[in-house]
Amino acid sequence: MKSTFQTIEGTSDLLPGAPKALVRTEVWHHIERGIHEIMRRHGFSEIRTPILEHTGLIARGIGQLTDIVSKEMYTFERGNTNYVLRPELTAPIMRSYLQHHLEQQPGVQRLYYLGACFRAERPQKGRYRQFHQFGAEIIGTEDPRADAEIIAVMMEVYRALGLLETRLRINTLGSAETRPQYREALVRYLEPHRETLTGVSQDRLSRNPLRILDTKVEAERKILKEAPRLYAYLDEESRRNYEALKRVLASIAIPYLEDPMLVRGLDYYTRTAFELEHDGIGAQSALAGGGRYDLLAPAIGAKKPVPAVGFAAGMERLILAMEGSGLPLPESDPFDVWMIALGDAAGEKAFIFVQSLRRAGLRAGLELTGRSMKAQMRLANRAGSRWVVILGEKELETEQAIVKDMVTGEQIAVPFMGLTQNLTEKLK
RNA sequence: GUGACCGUAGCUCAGGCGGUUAGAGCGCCAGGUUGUGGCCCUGGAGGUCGGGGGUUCAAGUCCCCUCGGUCACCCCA
Repeated sequence: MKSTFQTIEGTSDLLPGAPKALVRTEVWHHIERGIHEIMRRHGFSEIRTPILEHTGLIARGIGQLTDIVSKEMYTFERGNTNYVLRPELTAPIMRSYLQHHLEQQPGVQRLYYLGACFRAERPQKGRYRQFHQFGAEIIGTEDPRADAEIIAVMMEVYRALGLLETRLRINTLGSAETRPQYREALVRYLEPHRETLTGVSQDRLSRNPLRILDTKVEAERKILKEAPRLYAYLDEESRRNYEALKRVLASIAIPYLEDPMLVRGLDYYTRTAFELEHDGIGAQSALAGGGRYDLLAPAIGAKKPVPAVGFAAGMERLILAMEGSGLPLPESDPFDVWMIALGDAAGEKAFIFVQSLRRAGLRAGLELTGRSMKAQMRLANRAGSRWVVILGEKELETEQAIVKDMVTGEQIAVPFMGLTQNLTEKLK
């Protein structure tokens, strides 16, 4: 170890040309481009919110009892304010929606985002302390088509990037009115089994019993087989909504699996909940998740519920999944032209040409350390440049540069005057 | 927060039960071609063997501590 400082545990530098796809800048550009394109096509507009938020927004929005709030937040105090590095973006976006009265804008709001989030967990494959999410929200309608639309954009992003082996699981959590009834029934059923449950589940039994449903412990799953189903407690509207969602998904050919045990970790979800899964991201299986969260707005201070539905997806997990599926990922950003100069006078002239090429829109490069021609050629080759322009004393005299095709090896003399145009045309 | 495993050149890794100048491949630099890349050949630079302590005549190798990483649990993106 030479440097005294290095990246903080669970964070990483992205480097151009890095051997690992997960931290290669070019790969990030690739998926970011895909996300922007699909979102744009679906009529979503990008929203950017600060990385720093009031701790209270997250605590009240996501829920005190969630793992995120109870043990995974990076918070700090300064003056009288308690700050948090955002652990997710849905609450901040709802905050922004309310703060800027976006309900006054025409129609429903379709917003998408892309950005860094922070959670103070022990890092492992597919889970990091600084990680990146992208996602989308439709705010302002209860229509189940909005739920379907959210699922559709989400699926489209993965499809556009070539990731096809995914599983969509959906469920409904019922309304704010009926959920307590089910919750009670579930507790009543589980209470006699209390001794068989794990410590965590026992704790949840009193605090957040629905979460027990998605347990992985075999003994608990067995008990749950006979447990009352949420579906039996649904109110008429939730049931209708759920049926409509399934109908719409089918109508646009999005396959899904119904999973009555699917419960999401954040408190703000009502009705629709869904998760997109993929194998081979280490022990993690969730690529993305989301659902309807009409109660988030009142939880963070709005006078009444604001109907909203959205998804959040992990960018690291997306890359890991793409890599695992053997999808081609960009390795480097090749140059169009590489300029080679021999001698000081040629060096200065070359610099002028390079700038001219760049202004004309080409990706043009040159070495600044005055190395041998062989060395410069090697660099041109490494840069993946299709064309090389050679400028030496002879060329300065004749005012003609040598243009070399790195694929065929052919080279021709081109007058200085027409150099930029010549190369621009070649690269069309 | 808990557990397991791993730290030897820029990267990936060799270094039988401790023994003398710590190696390879790739990468980097230079030369072979006095102005021409990719292939090939030759040479070179680059290592407090993560750090500290201990055992020993002798430690990269054994023991302890510590730091860092990876993976897993919990949970989630």
